[in-house]
Amino acid sequence: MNGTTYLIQKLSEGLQKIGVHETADLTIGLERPKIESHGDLATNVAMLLASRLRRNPREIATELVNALELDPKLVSQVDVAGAGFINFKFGIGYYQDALQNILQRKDQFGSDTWGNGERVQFEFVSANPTGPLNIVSARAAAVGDVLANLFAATGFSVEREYYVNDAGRQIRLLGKSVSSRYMVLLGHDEPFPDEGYHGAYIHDLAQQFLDEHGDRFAKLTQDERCNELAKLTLETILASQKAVLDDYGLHYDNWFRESTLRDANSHFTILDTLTQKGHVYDEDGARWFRSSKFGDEKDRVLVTKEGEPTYFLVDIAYHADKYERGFAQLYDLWGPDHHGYIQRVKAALLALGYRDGAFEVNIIQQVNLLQDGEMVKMSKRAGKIIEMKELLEEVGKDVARFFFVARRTQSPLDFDLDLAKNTSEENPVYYVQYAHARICNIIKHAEERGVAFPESARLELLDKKEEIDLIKKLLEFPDLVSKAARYLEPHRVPNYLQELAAVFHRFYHHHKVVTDNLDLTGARMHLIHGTRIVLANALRLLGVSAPERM
RNA sequence: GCGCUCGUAGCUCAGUUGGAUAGAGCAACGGACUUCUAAUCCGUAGGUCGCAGGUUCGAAUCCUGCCGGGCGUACCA
Repeated sequence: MNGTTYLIQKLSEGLQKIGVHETADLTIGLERPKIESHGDLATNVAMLLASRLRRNPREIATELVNALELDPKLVSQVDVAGAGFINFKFGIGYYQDALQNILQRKDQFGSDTWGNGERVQFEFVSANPTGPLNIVSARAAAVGDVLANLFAATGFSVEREYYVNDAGRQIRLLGKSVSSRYMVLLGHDEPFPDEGYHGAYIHDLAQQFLDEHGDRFAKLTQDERCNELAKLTLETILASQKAVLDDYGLHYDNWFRESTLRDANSHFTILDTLTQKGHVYDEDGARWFRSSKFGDEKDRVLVTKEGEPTYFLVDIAYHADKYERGFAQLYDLWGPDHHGYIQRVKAALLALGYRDGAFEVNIIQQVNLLQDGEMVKMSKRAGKIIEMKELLEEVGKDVARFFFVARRTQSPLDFDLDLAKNTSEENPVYYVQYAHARICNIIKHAEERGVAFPESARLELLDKKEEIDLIKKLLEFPDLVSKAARYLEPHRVPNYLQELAAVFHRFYHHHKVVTDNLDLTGARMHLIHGTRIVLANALRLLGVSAPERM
């Protein structure tokens, strides 16, 4: 039994009895007071009623409390306090039931079904296949994966998608860049394109292709060579991106290629639709979308005066395609340099008649990489790039994921590489993992002493402050998961884990689990086993491992 | 100029979507290993929640205006 639902039901009955009828503008809210002495849950419903009934809130609260019929084993104390708060304190029976519930639900504890199987898609990272994934992609990858996990845990049917920009101008540039390097290696002089990709990896790829294919490409026309090399480069880079994400424990359900839209002429179909709806006009030789009619600050070009479809036009087709695939809700995670782009895509989807709000964009702020106390600027074009692969080699996936998710996505993140490298001490990841390992060790130690994990336990023996605090913290988990999902705030999970680990470590230092008192030992083993379950469930949401020993 | 975003302890950040007396971790200082792992724990100190108004029973949170930092403001992707 969930304490909040129980009390809301009882409060609702109580309101009926004192003659107050619930309306849409009156919701019974319960929250956990910051100050422990104020109880376990509090409601402000009397204060909300005060202005409506034109009565003193404390008076209403007192009347309501008198009308409540609560089970004294579950709720041990009810007070009217402050300006008119009603404070509730749970009884020991409540905690016994709750802990029992955690042990029964095991890895399902914290999961919910309110998403009702609704299909939701997360599209994230989607880096251009023109170079290795960088450290910003690593942040987006962690955040997106955890958000998807959170939605899955709250009952949604989630798909992870990666959009591969495998067509258009940039791919042509990529082909020309590699082709130039390749030809130079063979002693020919082929000029490097103006806005080409300068990274060292371009040179390395040219060398690799030379080793694998010899001078075969040199015999083609330049156009053919650029084309062939573009394809080969694209697939090679894509494969290495996949490999890095794989090491990160991130697996996409779908790799969607831009070329499938272009091959099917989907973007021109969309252009026709928009034109028929009267949202397109010609000016200065280009073809424009009247996005200012749909909340964008100005109109946008769909087809350039050279007749080239813009990235934007193809992107509209892409997002329309997602809707057509049957998703009820779309979430995109974009980089900070794209935030000016959100409104125009939303405008286009509105113009096409899709439901307002069904497409949301979450901006993942930049990562400032600090090295030797200085900020390293990252730019693919300039070739200075800190690769995600390097980061994983330095700090490992557990530390990287935890750190990236631990901050609000809309805040820029300073990543001190020097600090990250020597994370073996003072690291919150290890602090949390250590709590898990410690529990596993205690259970193992108990078994070595011949104390098997008991089927049932006298949980009423758990009445010490540190024990109750621990159970309370465990019980916060389901609500935490649903709020982290609902508000798209994955950083709540690492924060919660640190708090939970702290409460557990405190309990550990105050009380021994394995003692001569078999009943107490059994009860505490149930308690720490419940703790282990919640630690493991939360770590699983993060994609961070839960080691059994450290 | 316009748009988005951030501003909370020396540093890095939380703050349960408007609740009661502002919270952690680092860093500083002082303690705790004969113990189920000290990768831990206990304690001390640290604040004009950028500034000023407003909304109401009540504001770090919502509104307005300033100040300061970041990003964006392409017929690039």
